[in-house]
Amino acid sequence: MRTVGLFLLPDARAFEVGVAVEVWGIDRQDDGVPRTELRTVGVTAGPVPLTNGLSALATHAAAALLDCDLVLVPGREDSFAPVPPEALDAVRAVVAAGIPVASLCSGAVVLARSGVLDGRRATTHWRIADRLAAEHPAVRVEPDALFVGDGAVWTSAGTAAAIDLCLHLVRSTFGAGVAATVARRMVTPPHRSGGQRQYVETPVPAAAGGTPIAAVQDWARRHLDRPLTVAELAARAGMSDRTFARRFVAESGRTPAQWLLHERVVRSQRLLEQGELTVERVATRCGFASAGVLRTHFRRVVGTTPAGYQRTFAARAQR
DNA sequence: CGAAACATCCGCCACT
DNA sequence: GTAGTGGCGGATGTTT
Repeated sequence: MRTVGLFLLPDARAFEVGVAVEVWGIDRQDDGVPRTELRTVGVTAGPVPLTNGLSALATHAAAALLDCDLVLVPGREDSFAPVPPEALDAVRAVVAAGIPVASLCSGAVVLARSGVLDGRRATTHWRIADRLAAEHPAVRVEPDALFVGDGAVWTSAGTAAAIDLCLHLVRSTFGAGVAATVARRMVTPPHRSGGQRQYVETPVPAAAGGTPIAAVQDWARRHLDRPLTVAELAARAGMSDRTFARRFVAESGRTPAQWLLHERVVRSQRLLEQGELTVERVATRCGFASAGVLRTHFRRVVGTTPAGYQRTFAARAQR
């Protein structure tokens, strides 16, 4: 079993602590997600105050970080508050032991002060990126990144980027399928789309473009209205069915047919929202052989019927 | 709704 | 030895 150490310093931000708990601390074995132990670690064992009057109980002292497979360092209320020297020692020891460490939000300040970011690329919340760079000239701060990995040292940008990084770490540990499951259970996208760039030193988190799989996905999205088979997509990608299916799952977390189905349903949602086409015509436009087939899949993915969904949007447009 | 036809998925294994 | 590939066949899911 994998052990994840959540390193709690006084006034750690409750949100990032919560993200760690949500991603690593919940038993989802019923959905095929391997069990992980989330270990709460303080400089010493005992209660640790968090933000907003909340508090946590550190079950372990800092030395226990060395038995972990991954160490998370949440940001603190006052990003630049002094860090206990023992905490800095602990961080150095973790990195020296080759254990991956990931800071969330302003947790990067803790890593920077310990020196483990020297010479490495890193990011943090945009509001403190300048000061971090000024105080630690040896750190290569990348203020636009959602998260950055350099070797086994990871840093993430503000607040919600903690989710993106944690899901990425799940992906690189257990595979895209597990990450997609965790994301689905959290009702969040498996990786954030659009806008923000995601700089990653090593394995790129999929669909980031450039791969043959991503190219085929682009093509398929432009031809959703016609019947497509997995074999046809594989041929287009220039690989055997087997290899295509395997790489597809590794990159996107879905099997080709499941992905296609999902894309078709998403497309149908967009068309239904416009309210100009009948359900029958929407089905045809999205590559469903009949309105009945659309209804089946729409219900499974969206949880309601196409006509009902269309009505909801029509009513909303009235207001 | 159920049955038959069809497509997809995935473990296994040989091969490079 | 390790990593990636791709063929095969039975289980599973989808379409008609």
